[in-house]
Amino acid sequence: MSELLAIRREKLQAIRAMDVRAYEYEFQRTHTTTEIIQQFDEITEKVVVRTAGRIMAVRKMGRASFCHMQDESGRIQIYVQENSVGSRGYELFGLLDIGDIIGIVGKVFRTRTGEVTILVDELHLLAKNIRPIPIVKEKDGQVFDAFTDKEQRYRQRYLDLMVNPEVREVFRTRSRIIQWTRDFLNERGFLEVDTPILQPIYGGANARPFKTFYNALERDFYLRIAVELYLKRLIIGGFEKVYEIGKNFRNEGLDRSHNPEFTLLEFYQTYVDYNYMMDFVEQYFRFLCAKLEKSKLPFGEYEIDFSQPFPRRKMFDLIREYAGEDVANYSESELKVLCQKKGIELKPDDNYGKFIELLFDNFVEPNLIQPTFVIDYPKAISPLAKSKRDGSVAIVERFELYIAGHEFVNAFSELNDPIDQRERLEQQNRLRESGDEEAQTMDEDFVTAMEFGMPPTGGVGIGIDRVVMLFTNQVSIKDVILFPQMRT
RNA sequence: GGGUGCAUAGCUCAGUCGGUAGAGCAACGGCCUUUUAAGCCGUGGGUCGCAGGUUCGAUCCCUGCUGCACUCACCA
Repeated sequence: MSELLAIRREKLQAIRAMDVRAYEYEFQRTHTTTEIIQQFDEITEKVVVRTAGRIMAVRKMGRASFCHMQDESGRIQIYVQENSVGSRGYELFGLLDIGDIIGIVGKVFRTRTGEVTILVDELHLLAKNIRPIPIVKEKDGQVFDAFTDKEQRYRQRYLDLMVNPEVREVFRTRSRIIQWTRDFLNERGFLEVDTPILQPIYGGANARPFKTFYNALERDFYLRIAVELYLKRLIIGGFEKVYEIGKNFRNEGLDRSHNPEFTLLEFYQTYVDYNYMMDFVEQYFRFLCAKLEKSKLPFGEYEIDFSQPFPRRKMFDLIREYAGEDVANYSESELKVLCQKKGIELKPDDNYGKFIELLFDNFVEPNLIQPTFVIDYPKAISPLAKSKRDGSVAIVERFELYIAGHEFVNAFSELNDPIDQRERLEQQNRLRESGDEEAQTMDEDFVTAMEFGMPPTGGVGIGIDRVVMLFTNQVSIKDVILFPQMRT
């Protein structure tokens, strides 16, 4: 390695000895590499093109050489001939390496085998590479010696992006999905807002937070785990459709569907309920499908079909179907016995809501492959959702959308009764005090805000990273986050 | 946090039933002005993840650690 580095530094010195600037200030381009290929018929042999990029492959043949250079749009072959660039130009070329950034001036032709190629008249070094990049070769679509080491790809994402074009494509799609999401909401009259990431009290979800110390205020602050309570304050303030897309932070383990900082979309609309929001969410997924011109998506071992209406299934019905037990009227202790009978591992402080969740996660969730709305959750695990309007005391109007066995969306008819809300958060507080680290906290200001009057509201949260995974067919969240969390 | 597996050259990988390692590509030197995984000839390159232990001797066996992958737990 040190030998390889030393050789490149020697070349850098040799380049400087030629009085050539190794790190240029600017270069005017007329075309990207892809534009040259697309416009070949109009510009061939006539137009002088100027383009820039990174040298990705070199084939030297004495006094002439072929290279491939790559820019963001793609890559193109260039032909560097001593006759064209001159002896000094070719001497400089001899000191270049794969990985160097160059700008070239020349005219376009086709080689014998038909590849669009630039005959280089001027060669400009724009940035000298002094550390070798991974070499990936390719023939007839087959890739050789691909740069595949996951650890290196994530830790040095720039190399991954440099040499793995399909990775660039995933992140372009990610960007477009987020843009389309904004379009979808903006077109429907939603207002995008920013709410605090550093919060004195965290809330809006059941999760452990990251804690930090705010020196000036001399107290602990938390990185947000959700934006829910702030967006509801805005609803109370009079905005009728709001949304936020941003990072949330949950102090939990890493695995292929969890990164501690992740991108969450939440949106809230007044005067609608969870039924409206189910339609809305279904439209949203169809909207993304339309943008990507797909109605069926390959995802891991499955093919997900968005063309059919998403079934809406009651949670207890699904548990009855897949676990073979009607638990709708079970008491906490009956549920505990059932879980034990089913071989589910329990923790000492698990309670009614937890038992239901465990049954659902173990028996139902893996079976929900095609998009399915699970509706009507236990109140015990939904402290921010409104009770079911039919009078069921233990059920709330909540849905989650499951696809490929994973939760993608969580939504409620939002609780807007301040007295009920206070009781629910007090109940959460009691759970916390008895050891449930993920129970929610009492947020006095939030409840106070609700006391001023909150309109009926439908609210939705969507894990954007997972949506990107789905639409790019990536089974690991690390493959849709540019710089995933790694152990240091 | 638990379990399983992996860690060898810049990249992708062999290999040593324990005797300090090899290929292709990349690099370096030579030939070559339409090649394209360019080709041909030659050369160099590794504290075999880290730290201990066993042994005459460890990259290989054992223990611990670190990182990654898969998986369970937890969550989105």
